[in-house]
Amino acid sequence: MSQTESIKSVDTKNRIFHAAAKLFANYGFERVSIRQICQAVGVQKPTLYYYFKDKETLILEMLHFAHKLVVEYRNRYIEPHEDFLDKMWGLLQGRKHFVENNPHFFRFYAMIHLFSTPEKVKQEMLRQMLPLLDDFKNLLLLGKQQGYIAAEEDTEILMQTILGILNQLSIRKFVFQDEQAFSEENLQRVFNFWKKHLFLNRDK
Amino acid sequence: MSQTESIKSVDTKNRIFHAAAKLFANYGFERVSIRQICQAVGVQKPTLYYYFKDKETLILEMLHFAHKLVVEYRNRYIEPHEDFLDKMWGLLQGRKHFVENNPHFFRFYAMIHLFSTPEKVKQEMLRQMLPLLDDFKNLLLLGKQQGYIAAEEDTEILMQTILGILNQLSIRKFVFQDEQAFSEENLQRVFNFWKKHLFLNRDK
Amino acid sequence: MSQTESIKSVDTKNRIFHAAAKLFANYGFERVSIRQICQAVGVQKPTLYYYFKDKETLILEMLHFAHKLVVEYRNRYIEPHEDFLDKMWGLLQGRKHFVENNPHFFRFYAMIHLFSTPEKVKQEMLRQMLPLLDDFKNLLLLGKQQGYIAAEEDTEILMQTILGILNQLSIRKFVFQDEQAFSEENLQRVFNFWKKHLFLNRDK
Amino acid sequence: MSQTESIKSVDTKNRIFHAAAKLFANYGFERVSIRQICQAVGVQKPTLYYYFKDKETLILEMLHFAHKLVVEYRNRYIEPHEDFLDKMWGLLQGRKHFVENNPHFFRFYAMIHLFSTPEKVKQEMLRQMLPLLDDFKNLLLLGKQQGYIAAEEDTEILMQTILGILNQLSIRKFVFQDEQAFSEENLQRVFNFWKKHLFLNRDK
DNA sequence: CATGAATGAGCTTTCATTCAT
DNA sequence: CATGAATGAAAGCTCATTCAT
Repeated sequence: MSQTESIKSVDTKNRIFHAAAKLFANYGFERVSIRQICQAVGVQKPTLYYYFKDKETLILEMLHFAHKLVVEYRNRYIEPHEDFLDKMWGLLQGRKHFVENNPHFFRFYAMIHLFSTPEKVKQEMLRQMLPLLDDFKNLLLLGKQQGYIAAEEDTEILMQTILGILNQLSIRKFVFQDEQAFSEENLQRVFNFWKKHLFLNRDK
Repeated sequence: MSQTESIKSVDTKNRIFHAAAKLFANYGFERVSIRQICQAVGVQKPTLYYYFKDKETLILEMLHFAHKLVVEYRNRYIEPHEDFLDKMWGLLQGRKHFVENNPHFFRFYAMIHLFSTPEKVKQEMLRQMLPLLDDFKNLLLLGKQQGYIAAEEDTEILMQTILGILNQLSIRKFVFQDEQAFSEENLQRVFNFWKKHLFLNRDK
Repeated sequence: MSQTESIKSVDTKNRIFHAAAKLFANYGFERVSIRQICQAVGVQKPTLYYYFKDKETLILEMLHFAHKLVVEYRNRYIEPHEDFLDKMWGLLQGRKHFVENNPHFFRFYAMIHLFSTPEKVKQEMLRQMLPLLDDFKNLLLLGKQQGYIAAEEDTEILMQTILGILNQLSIRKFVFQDEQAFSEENLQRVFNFWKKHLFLNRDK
Repeated sequence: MSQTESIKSVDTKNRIFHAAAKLFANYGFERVSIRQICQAVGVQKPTLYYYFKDKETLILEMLHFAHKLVVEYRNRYIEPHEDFLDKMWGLLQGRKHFVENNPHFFRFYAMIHLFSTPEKVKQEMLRQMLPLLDDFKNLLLLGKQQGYIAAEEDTEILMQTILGILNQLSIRKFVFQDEQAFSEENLQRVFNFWKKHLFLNRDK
């Protein structure tokens, strides 16, 4: 009760937030009206505007939320490991769990990539992406230090290759509705492929 | 004059078509109104409705057009070659030229992937994609026959890897506005990476 | 039919125009909704927007129309006369007929004076008023030339006095609903007052 | 504390009151929302409703306040004088100080004249005005008794003339933003004009 | 005395679409 | 082949107002 935001408030705001995420992920921003969101939540329009200044603000808050999730998953699935290969396996696992536990926010995130109409949103998205890419570049440098990647390797292309397949898995899941895309078995196949084709075997 | 469609008619229809493609690619379907398209073309709304039954039909016709383009590019850049590696190089070149010569239709195509709201459009898109994927699988089989791909290779993952990087290049170009994404130099780097990591060297 | 604007179009536009003027005059801009105007005319909202870009444009067009009326009345009631006193009597008559024949536009005009919310409208109004005031100053100069006004007279205050009473009559009519405000008898009393107190008698 | 209204209460109410007056004067009733008023005061909406039953009540209370001010200024600037000319000079000075010290309430008052939509407000305004006009008529009768106005003078028109110029000065100030409208020098010119043209010189 | 949360009704404006010409 | 004129439905957003606390 001494909190600045009451329980009731947080609850309603959250309900709006998640309903909007789901709808946006399914139909895109423009096809989803404020009315629809309100109906899904069971509140009236002014209530939504009480919590979110306007539609753009709602989208921006969702973007921040999604970004926090991304960072969180990275910290949980990649960060803790010491070994580069473990980190790469964590990358696959992290994406799997992110996609499975937060399908709406993932689709929302993907959508925003290809065409987020409000310019503000687009710019905010880029501002979030660039550090993540840097992060990934550092990961590959670590791979070199640990001897999993040849010193002379073209890391730029290697990065695009790895990111590309991650996105491809997501497309399989969401566009082609292939539920096996992120199955443990499939991830293992991908990982084996990487170990065989992309990374060096240190063992010997 | 004996044609069903007069020259004038074809011209107006085309102008509408390309103006719409450009607008759709830039802003998404929902953000582009019939009014905007007409303004861009310099024609009144009923004229548009004379050529296209409704907005969905316009989108569907664009989808067919884009698909025809895709097939055309494949026939020009991949089909003619005998050697698997030449075909793969053609794949890169084809994507490059498609993307550079028809940026609107490419973006349109990419957009439709992630969420094309009208269900009809989505289904039509999938109907077009599946044969293309089959096509690609056959390409990889050819690679096996010609000895560029090991018999026991996991072609499924290999395919995802290759498609993934192609998409990644497109994202670099359109999302991150990186004009070097499809430069000859970069394509060469990708191709080298493929030859080194993904395909066998038959020479020996 | 060769006209750029069809009869039908002109008619609908005019009906909207006059209905809006009447409503604005009675309730003020803000209290009158587009809905109300449309209802009064018997058309749907998009029809109104077909003719007027937005509410502000509608108001601006009304302002221009009112101004044209003002000029027209001046040309009819003041301009033709040679003698200053005749012109002054024309001033009274002109105001009377303007107010009686176009009560809506007059009230609209008066309203806009005191607080026209849209800044654009306010500025446009001032742009229209200033030349009219200049015009009136020249009229008083003519009075001096013709010997109806003493050479040393304070014409500024004289002008304010005359304009003031004209407005006062309008307030009596519209605020206090006094139908006698512009009666011929009352105008004669005002005119007599002017001749006795404000203008010189040349006769002697 | 034994008062019905505590000090704090009076303060908040006053702050709301004056903020509202200022906003109303600048933008008109309809353009000013309860939300804006509350923001200007730094208070939440229910607080406003605690002090004022509704928007109309707020306006009515402002009307009463403005009226009390008017009476107060009359009592200070006109009433005390014995001589008619002194009273007339007081009239000018009173208007000047009222307008300069309470610009919001004056504009509010002027606005309400031309169209106060809520019928209740309009009627209340008329109820207040009529006694003031009577008052003014008595003032002119006094002028007759004291010999400043000819017995046969048309006092009705004289009254309209004087009120007219007072309003005209206000229009100069508020519509044309002429800060000289109520300068001492200008008031003196007006007063001289009156003495020369409207009132008799008793001296002889 | 004050507020956080909520609402029904309404706003201006735009949408895709159609009909008569 | 093209258009001027019109529309029903819906968009995003704001209004004055209230209730429980």
